[in-house]
Amino acid sequence: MAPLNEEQLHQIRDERKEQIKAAALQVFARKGILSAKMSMIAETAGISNGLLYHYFKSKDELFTSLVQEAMAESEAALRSVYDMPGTPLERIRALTAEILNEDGTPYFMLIHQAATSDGVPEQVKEIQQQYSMDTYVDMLLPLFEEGQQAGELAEGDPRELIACYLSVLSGVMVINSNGSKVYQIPKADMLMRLVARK
Amino acid sequence: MAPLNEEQLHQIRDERKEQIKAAALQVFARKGILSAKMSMIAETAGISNGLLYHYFKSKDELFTSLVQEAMAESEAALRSVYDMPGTPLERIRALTAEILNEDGTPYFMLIHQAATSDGVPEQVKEIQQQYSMDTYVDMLLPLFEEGQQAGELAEGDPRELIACYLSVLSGVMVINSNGSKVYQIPKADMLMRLVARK
Amino acid sequence: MAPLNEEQLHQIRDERKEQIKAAALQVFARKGILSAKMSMIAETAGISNGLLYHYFKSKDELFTSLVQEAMAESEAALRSVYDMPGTPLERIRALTAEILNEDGTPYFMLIHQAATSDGVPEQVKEIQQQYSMDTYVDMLLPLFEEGQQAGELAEGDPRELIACYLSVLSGVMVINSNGSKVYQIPKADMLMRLVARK
Amino acid sequence: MAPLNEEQLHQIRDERKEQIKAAALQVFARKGILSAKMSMIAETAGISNGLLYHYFKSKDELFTSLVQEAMAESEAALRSVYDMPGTPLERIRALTAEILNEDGTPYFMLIHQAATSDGVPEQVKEIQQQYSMDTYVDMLLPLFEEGQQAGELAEGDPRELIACYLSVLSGVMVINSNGSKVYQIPKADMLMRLVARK
DNA sequence: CATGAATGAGCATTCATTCAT
DNA sequence: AATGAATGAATGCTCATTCAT
Repeated sequence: MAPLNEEQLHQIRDERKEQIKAAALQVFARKGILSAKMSMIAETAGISNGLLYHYFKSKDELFTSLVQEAMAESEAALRSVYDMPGTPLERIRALTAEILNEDGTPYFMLIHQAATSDGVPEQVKEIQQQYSMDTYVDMLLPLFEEGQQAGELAEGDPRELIACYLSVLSGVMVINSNGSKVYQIPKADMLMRLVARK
Repeated sequence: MAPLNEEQLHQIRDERKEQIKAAALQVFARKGILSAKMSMIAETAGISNGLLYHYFKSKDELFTSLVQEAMAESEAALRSVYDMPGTPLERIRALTAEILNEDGTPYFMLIHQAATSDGVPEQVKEIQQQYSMDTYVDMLLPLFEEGQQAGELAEGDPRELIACYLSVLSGVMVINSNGSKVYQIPKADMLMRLVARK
Repeated sequence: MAPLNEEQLHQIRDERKEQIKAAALQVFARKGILSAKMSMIAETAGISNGLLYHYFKSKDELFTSLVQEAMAESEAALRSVYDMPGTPLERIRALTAEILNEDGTPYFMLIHQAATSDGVPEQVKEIQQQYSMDTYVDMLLPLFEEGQQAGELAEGDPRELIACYLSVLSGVMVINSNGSKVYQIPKADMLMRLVARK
Repeated sequence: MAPLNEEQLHQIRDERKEQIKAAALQVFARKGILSAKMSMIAETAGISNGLLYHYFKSKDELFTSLVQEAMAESEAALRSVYDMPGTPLERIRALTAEILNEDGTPYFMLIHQAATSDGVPEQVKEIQQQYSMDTYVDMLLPLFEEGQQAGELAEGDPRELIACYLSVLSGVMVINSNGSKVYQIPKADMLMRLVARK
């Protein structure tokens, strides 16, 4: 009966969803949820306004689903540090460089938008409590402790050190995410001075 | 009642303007130009909606005038480093601490909003070209060169060092400006590691 | 596998049409033409959205065709009073009870919707002029006159009596059609007081 | 300071609110909450779309406030029967005639719309539980009991009699409210047969 | 100078209808 | 015949701006 088999339909749906998500990520990251216009997302995705609503019930749902993905993605990025070779400092440098270069910039920016803009859906606020800064700090704690014991990293409260490192990294990502050429993105080596033993 | 003379009228006008600017700075810095509502600014200033338009022709003009002020203000803040006592490194630390603590945060945030948000008036974009990052780099160049010669500051291209320092500082200001408790504001001492000689 | 012959196809087509009409009647009667959504009708009929348009050119056409059927149906219902046994009053009571109980309620409701809602197609308005209240009055006139002559029915202008009886009956159908439990449906015996001789 | 004194402003606000309510009552009563368009209400009231929202936060709030008023109004109308002269039957006839003639028709229709349409705000549903049919039955109970004791009214459960009377009355109001000339509004005397002793 | 009522353009969302498969 | 993806026009609501007082 069905003119397209299930598999084909499923594939179309998935492709469209990804296409929309990619467009929405771009727009949301740059503009925040309030300034981002659904029409802009539709245009970026190359589809009609109405079709957005076949795939996502609302702007809020679309935003929320992206934030969830971004959170998971950023967690995975940090976690990947444990699969890298080298000493703790080398691995932190590699992680830093990866984050700075990576095309994951929009994800960082989205998370920032979600944390600081108005008009953020309730559900996103709940997600944010799950993925607080502490979560990320905990994740990096073993690595930093190892680095301190090896004498590679600066001394002091490791949690504070990590929180500071992450804040600076986030800040750098954020101010560079809009493509404004006002700021200059620091090199990973320079940021290492923040955490390396003098 | 006795009619007010011109001078008195002028003074009232100036006071009102400052009152409005203070309110607008607060609101713009927190929300960005698009999310900030004129009604919110009026309410914060304790005046009526309509009165805003006696003093500023439009939202854009109000925003632009604030950005101009913020630019001048931030320039003055940087310039003040030359009036401070101590070695270059000590003076940079003092400047950093001042910026991080100071209530000038809204000005920084405004500049960031102006640099990265949508809906920014053309005139603001022109101002931004005047006050590019280079302007600030030039301003701090003598101090950093002195610090490098004294062996207090890290070696390498001083312009790059300054640009990196300013970017990190801006990033930290930005992510903390919305009062979101997600991030942790680093202490000045920690940021000094970025620029101090190891 | 064997291709269906024309007759079979025709039969399938007719069955589908009936299926759709049944679903549409339900939805239109409950919601009115504007609130009824084509998607709701499709879902109720258990078919896809698009298939509706193979059988009915538009929402308006579907609605119109239903109204036509409802008109004919209600006319037949009234006409059936002449096939009933008993005195005029007994027959009117039987007719009343039948209408109140019958599942023909949706048809009545549809006629009401057509008569009173917005967004009703032009063609429906034309049909309504054919089947005005007068049509129904004419239809019942012989029966009521017989009842008056037999001394069973209230005296006075029989046309007015019938019109009043039909209006009350319609009103009762309408307020009870949405399943709202706010109103109470009167029993046939009670309504008989309207027309019976005291 | 204020260019218009409080009283004048208050008066303007009140007039506008009444103007809007009158327009909205007309439109809501005729179309129901979903089909009624805010633009239609604005046009009927002779004001701009936006101004509606100075006076009522939303379509729902406007609708709700009207329903509340309608409920109170209808209650008062029924209650007024106790201030009338004459025997119970005479008073019921007077009440009936008043309701049928009165321009309160839109109020009845609005209550009907609220009871039977889709898209009715939650708050309205709560109000409806306060003002159920039972409320009205209770209100008329003493009068009907008195009428039954005086032998003027039909015998039987007085609550059922009242509920039936109110349902018929409501039905008649509803089918006549749209100005469709299909139905004929019965005279009060005819409706009295429903409740009068034979 | 000061107020707040009034306007209208802009955006999120819904839904009848079309069309490729 | 049948599906459901795709379109776009219509509508509720917000907000910068104007204007009568």
